Amino acid sequence: MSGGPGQAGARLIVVLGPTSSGKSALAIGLAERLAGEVLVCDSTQVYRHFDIGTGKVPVTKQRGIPHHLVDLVEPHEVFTAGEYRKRALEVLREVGLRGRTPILTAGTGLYLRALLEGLADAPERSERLRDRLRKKAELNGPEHLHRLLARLDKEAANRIAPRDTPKIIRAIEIRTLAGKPVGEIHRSGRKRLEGYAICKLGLEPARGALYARINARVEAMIASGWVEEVRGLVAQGIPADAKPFQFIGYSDLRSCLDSGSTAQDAVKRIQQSTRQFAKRQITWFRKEPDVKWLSGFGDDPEVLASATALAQASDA
RNA sequence: GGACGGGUGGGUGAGUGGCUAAAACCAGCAGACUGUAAAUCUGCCGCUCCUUGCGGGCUACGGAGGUUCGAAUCCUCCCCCGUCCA
Repeated sequence: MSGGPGQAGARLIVVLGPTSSGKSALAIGLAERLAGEVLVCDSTQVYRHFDIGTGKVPVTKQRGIPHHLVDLVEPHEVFTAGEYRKRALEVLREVGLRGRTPILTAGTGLYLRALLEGLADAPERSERLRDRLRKKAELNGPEHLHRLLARLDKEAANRIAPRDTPKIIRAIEIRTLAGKPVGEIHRSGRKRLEGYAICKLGLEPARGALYARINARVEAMIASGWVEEVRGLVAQGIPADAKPFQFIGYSDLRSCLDSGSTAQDAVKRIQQSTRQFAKRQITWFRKEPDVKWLSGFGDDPEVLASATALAQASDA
């Protein structure tokens, strides 16, 4: 089939899986075989200057395949799932106009869902309101906000754990700004992505093998200059509370530099956080519908072969 | 050789007679998550049986004995670790 951009029939390939499962390699391989371009779906790679620790594919390894949705904002900016969706839709259209196949590499489940299933028609975040709520929480304890939510929106309060402050704040925010409870807004539907035949390929290496890869990859990142990168970011004056400094490894390495200890001290911790993160990704993706699971790493030629076959079969 | 301090579940570490399968934290496993998501939060976490219950049995606080209705908690001896004195 050869539908034009945006029309039913255009093909979209999604490669999803936990960190270090080889999504990038698989996506590039597929792109070479299927005249594709890569769309990154990763909440950390949208930040400029944070390259090594976020696992960006260096241009020299992209093999001429265009990579989109990377380096979109500066470290001090706040980026959201809604913003991602907006930008991704644009890129999706452009790639379609070029007659190329979009290949999405997804590590951030929420962003993937925001793009594919859409977001409800809820108000965007309001920093002022959130600042006020956070101050209240600091003053009266985290459960205070939950009690407040219970008064405003019983249903949401029942659903959200009393100490899950970020989600409580969002619920209060929506209730306040929209004047309606979250549940109601969610039930009113979301704008899902239309016009694409979507082929989802999931990478699912054995847990032990994945963890071993993660450990090795963290070492490799350090070897390729991660510490120097962090030193440079600090020198640029990027504050420690900037969003991307919350990403795995960056704060560890930063405090390493501050305390003068070696990076090796931080490596174990970084590996551990990364493993825990991978586990959460796995949990999220497990319930993703219609995924064709591949039990291996994306850089395995056999996995690439079966992925290619699956992608082509979905085209028929 | 002598004087103290200490040996607790995968790790750190509370607990000094019953409320203790043993706090808390970490790790691990499972899960939730519609706008900061590499975030945030929840559950489980000795083994085992079933009629899956604030259920039963077994094992467990270095080792062996002992005191007691009852011991991780008290006593005796032994082993190991740390610090200090010779």
